[in-house]
Amino acid sequence: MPPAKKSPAPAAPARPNSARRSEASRRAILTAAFELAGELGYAKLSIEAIAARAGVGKQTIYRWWPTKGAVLFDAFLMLSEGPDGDAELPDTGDIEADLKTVLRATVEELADPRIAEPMRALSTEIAHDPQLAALYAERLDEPVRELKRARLRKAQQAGQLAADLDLDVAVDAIWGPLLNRWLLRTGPVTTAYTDAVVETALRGLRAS
Amino acid sequence: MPPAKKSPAPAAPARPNSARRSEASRRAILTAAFELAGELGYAKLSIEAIAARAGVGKQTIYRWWPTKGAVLFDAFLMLSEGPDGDAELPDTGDIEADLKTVLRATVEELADPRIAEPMRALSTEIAHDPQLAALYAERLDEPVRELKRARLRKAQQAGQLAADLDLDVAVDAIWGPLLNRWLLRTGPVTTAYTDAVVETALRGLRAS
Amino acid sequence: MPPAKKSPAPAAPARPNSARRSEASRRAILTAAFELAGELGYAKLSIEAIAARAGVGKQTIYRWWPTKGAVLFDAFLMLSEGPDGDAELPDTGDIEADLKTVLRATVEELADPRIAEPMRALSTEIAHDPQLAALYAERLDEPVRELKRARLRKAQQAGQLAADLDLDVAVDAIWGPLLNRWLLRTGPVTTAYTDAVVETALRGLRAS
Amino acid sequence: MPPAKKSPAPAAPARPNSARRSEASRRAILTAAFELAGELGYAKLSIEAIAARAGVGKQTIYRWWPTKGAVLFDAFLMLSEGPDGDAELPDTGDIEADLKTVLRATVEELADPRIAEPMRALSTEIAHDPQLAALYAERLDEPVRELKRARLRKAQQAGQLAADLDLDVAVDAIWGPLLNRWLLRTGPVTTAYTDAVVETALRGLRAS
DNA sequence: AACTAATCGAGACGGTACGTCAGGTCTTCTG
DNA sequence: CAGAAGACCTGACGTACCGTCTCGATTAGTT
Repeated sequence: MPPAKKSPAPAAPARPNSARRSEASRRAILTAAFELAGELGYAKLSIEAIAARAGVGKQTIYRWWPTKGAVLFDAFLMLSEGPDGDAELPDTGDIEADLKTVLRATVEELADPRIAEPMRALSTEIAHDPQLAALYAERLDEPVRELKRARLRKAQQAGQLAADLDLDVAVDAIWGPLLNRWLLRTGPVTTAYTDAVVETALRGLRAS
Repeated sequence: MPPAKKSPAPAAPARPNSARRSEASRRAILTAAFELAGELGYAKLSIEAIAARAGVGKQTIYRWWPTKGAVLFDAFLMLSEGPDGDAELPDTGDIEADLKTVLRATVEELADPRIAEPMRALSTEIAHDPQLAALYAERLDEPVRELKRARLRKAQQAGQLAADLDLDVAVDAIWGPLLNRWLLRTGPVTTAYTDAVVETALRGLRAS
Repeated sequence: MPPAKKSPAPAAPARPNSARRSEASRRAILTAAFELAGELGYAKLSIEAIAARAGVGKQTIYRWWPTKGAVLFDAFLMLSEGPDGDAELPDTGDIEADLKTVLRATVEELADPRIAEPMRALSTEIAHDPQLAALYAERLDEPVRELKRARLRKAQQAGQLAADLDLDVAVDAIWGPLLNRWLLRTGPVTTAYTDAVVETALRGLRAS
Repeated sequence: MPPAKKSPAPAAPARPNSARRSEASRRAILTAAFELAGELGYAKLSIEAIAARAGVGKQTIYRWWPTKGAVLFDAFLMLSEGPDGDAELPDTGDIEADLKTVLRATVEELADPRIAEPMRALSTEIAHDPQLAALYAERLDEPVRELKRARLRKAQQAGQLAADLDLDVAVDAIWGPLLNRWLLRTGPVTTAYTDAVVETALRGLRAS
């Protein structure tokens, strides 16, 4: 297996990224944006507040990001690039248990407003900005989705999942119900619920 | 004493609803709100614009609705109360075919910006306003969800679905993936996709 | 010719002046503008500062005045309409003494920054805005100029001034040197200077 | 004794003026400043615009001039040092005719926005900046004023003007009314007006 | 001829103010 | 007397410049 550990640079380019750009300001802005989204909620998240919290001129934000959503997006990107490396979903050999574990962790995250509120804010922006949505799909959703697919693929190869399963559909079958319930608040987001979702998705609705 | 003919159905009061209230203004406001959400998108949907389009003073909106989201909510409520009665989901006896039919219809609706944009707008407001979310869950989601449950229940009683199935989880398993994909734009919303979702949900992920 | 004593109302119209307009805000704005011009000087006179000092929204200023200069102009107008009535220049019968008296009073005013600074500010705006200049000429300069002409006319009728004198030119001959020296600071503005100006203007440069 | 041929005239140093300084940039800046003042008017005259027009970095301006007014001042200084040498006011022996000639030329200059607008801009800066005013008085006004005094002195010596005349007051009596009327736009600036001013100033206001 | 230090064009930075838009409250006038 | 009209204060928007501060790249004048 080739070494190729880590990828030399392309980690965070995305934007023109002039050599003159202040990395300190960039991090301060992204951190402030994430924090404020968590503290004030989406409604009161303003560029002015981000600039003030970050100790930065407004123009410095407008110079590098086209919209408030793009800032938030980069904030998530920055966080997601911290402790990743090549993380993997747990694999104990029991796909049902593993999926339950992962979803339970997600439920816990969503219970923390400091994480959930920024996620709601970003989700909202995505819902209304197709361009941002494309970026999101490519840079945030896809990497995570690949991890999910990978775990399912292993179960599939172990003969635990149907051989002809469309893994993208399978991922949606597991995570879609949870995310939809969480975002639209159509019901409580509990581990009992996610356990039921996993069981139901694996077994299918039909009478056996 | 007059028979009080007007409102036998407390379906839509919710708010004080003074006798003096102008029904014409109310309808104009709700119609304007829905149209503007469809035309301008969520970003440019302002109370001022709604008031202007409806030919109404701003105060008339603030008098009767607490937030922009509440207006939008009532606009959906008004629409949903038009041709409802006690509609039902189709029942040909083939639960898989029926679910595919229903989801295909949804896909079509979501392709129409005049419907999809207001829905995105409302979804956004719900995502950020728990109170509105509760209203939504009770007054808009629940009635529709009951129709869905009813259809699934019939299939269950016909022995097509598992006897111990949690129907709420089942509803989420069918509609959750679609709504999540649509709202977050993590992939194209097509009938091919919804067909696959229905098949997968019914059959389950496991190898048979 | 009927008495027509002065025009019944036009005290402060000038602008559309809706009936809804808040007189309190108007006065607060004009007062704040005048004071700030005196305290901070022209450079730091900003609409934002005026609004803040007046306890008023910026929009309330922009709603009623097109430019900063127009605010300043109205501030002067307000002041000039306070204690005027039909003031007159002093008339002791000695035109030279009277003119010296008047100019000495002007010198004193110009020595007070609270008066001189706003005047410099207004002068600047006038110098760069022909429209404002026209307003100034008509509503602020002309009334005062008429007082000056009136005094000179009396002296003329008393045979103290040349019968064929162009009174407008005469006014400029008296007040022009002073104002020019003051505004462009080409020399100290003292009563000795104004006395000399009056003497020279009356006597003429020529050898007798 | 060394030749020291370089600077016999300390006419224009004023500033440190390092040997390293780029003369090309200096001229480009002053020219751009003057042109922009004429084209855009005072309001839109910004250091950024000057730098852009001159093809120069902003710092190059800030390095050598303390304020925008100082740049404008030097621009005038540069122009005034071109075709001067030891110019003189015309002397035909007829002081009245000569003064009228000079003022008519001034009227013409003031009619050209490319000259008048920068002058208004500079005048404005002077009005609000005592330091700049002192420079102006010394380096731009005084040399011209000396020419004026010189012409009047000759007339005085020829017995045409009063022997005890204060020449500075006399200069103000001739030029003050014109400049004041021009800057504050209290009336049209015409040759008819300047002729009248000259006649009135020479003859005096008094009845003969 | 190589060094070196000031100056140059460029432009990012933290800020202030601009003039506009909308939010939500309050007041006035009209049907 | 409810409702349209809209003025009001507030606060955020996105832009223009401010004056300061790096960045390499010239470009003198030493060495």
